[in-house]
Amino acid sequence: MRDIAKEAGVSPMTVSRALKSDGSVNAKTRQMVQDVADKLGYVYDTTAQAFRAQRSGFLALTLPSINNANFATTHKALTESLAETDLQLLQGITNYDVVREEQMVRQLLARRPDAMILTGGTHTDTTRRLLESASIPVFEIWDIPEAPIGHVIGFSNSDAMGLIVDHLAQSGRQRLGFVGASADTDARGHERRLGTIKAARERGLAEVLDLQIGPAPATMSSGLELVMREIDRIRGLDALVCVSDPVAFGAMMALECLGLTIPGDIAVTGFGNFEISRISRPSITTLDVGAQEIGTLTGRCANEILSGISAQDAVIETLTPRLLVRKTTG
Amino acid sequence: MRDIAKEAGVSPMTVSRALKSDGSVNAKTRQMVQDVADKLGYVYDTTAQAFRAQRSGFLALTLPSINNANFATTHKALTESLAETDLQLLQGITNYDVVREEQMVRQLLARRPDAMILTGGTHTDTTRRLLESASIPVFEIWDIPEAPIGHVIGFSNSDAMGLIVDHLAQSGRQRLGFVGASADTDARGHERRLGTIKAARERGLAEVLDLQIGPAPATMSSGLELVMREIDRIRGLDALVCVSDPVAFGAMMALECLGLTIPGDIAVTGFGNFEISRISRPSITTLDVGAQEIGTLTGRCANEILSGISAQDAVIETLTPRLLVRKTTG
DNA sequence: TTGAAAGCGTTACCAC
DNA sequence: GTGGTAACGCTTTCAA
Repeated sequence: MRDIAKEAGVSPMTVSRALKSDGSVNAKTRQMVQDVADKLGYVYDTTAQAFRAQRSGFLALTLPSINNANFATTHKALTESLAETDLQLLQGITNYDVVREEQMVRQLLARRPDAMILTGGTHTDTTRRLLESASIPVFEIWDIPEAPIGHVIGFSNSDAMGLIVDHLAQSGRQRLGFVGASADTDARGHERRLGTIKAARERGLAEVLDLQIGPAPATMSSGLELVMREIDRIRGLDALVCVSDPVAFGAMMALECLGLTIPGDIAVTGFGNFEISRISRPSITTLDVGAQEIGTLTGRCANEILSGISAQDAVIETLTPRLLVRKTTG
Repeated sequence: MRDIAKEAGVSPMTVSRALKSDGSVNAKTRQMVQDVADKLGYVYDTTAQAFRAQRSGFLALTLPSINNANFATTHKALTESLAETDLQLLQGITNYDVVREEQMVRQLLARRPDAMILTGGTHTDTTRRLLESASIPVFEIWDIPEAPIGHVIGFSNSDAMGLIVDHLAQSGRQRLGFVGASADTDARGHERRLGTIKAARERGLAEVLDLQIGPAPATMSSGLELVMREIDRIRGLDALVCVSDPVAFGAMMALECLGLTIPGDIAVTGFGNFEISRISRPSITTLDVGAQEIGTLTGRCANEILSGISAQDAVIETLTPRLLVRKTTG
């Protein structure tokens, strides 16, 4: 800025104001300063700005995985809803691990973000303490935590499964199996498992067969391998409820390979409305949970709170998943 | 730090050194300072550190899309190879758009990253200028640019297609079609198109039918819709070369839906070794380009250069894609 | 509308 | 081993 000021024959202060479109600076002066800045290839130093203003402009975000179309959609929507603001996403990947999440939160907080967005509502005690003492707005998304830290924008993973079980029961399915990652590695997936078991009980179906595919993430391969391994127990079922669409697709490939027809011999359901569920043949009955809406709402909400437009009151947005009936359930 | 110094009865300088494990500070003093810091709930300010040291600890990364298993793999490998360092990824999504890339580069540079990693080798002039004047190491990955800015870790998208065309020619295929996004929205995809056309010519096959699916990203849906729309021209082909595995899968679903058998009536190939290519039935012949290796190498290389272990000399790593022959090509 | 001064939290450098 | 001083690039505050 000093250089620009010298070149333009004004004070550094005027340069600062000109580049900020401060209003209190002559239009001609501003244009001149702009031109000089461009000529010198000046790039504004956010580091200094963050330091001075004690405001980094960072929105910290933790995601379990980046290689997941659902989280990617939320990420994208979040980025887009932030495009017109001066907020920038700073993200950490937790690999579905609360200890790793704690490390990421620590690392992210060191950058002094203006707010923190956590995917999921399950955290270590230390994580909660760290966030508390950071005194910044905290958002938990993709979940409805029992003890929210701050704001919540999500849906009940457990209740959502009621929609699926209802639909299966109505189409005459009686003996359900649930396919998902091991309980301790995927809190949201485990909620779905519990929700399925609960709903099946309430509707008087047979006890749900619990089929665990090992640690998260649950992938197409893990769905496929599980079916190959557990085919004997699976033959006794008439519906396979999967924790996500990729798992459902993998399971379906294995079932067909083993000679079972879908939905004739067995129904299959997914979760998340991934592209594969619409494109595959047969297309997969699934749940759209509004991954995009979560991102958009969170971005808007964070921006409003940080810019003082809306109050700090804890926002609790509960979204309602939508059942998409397709070919795998007849 | 001032507060800690006062409380501990030492100078701020000693506090700084004690917290840094500087070596030049008495072990007892350090312990005492540590205790006081913990008691006061002190959190180190990376913002100030970055400002003072003119070294942010950020590694800036641009990606065309986050919702792409290939780029996600590179991202993950990069993150992991950085885990033991004090470098942190800061990323921007370009949506396959060089103008958007320019905006992202500007935004990222404002954070004063220690190095910049660009996916792809096609940029606006302004982007090149910005990077030049930033005087930080620049990496271009996933491509072999004609005029590299700095370091390169990638492969020739054009040459890679030679492997596919060779394989198709050897299996007796003569009339190829190429399915990809429009030329101006996906530089890497366009390289693949040109590579296919060139290889087909060299091997004396019929002229390649160019089938464009609109702007990137190329998805399962776009592959499916293209086949539905262009089925009349496609019936004259005996192989469909697709710009990526998801496109190939979408195309395959449409072809089967229209009564064509794969690979009997027509062969289909993908690109990228996405999970779907291994799991789908029939499994898809594809190319593994070492997405993970690109990430690992880039992370290691960046860390070595930034920590002064290796020289600044421009690194050019050319990886060799690997052909994976599966069921869609007979 | 513009300018001068002070300071944000940290550390490099130089004294002791 | 420890302390003092200055400086990083910017903006808030006050004065002109």
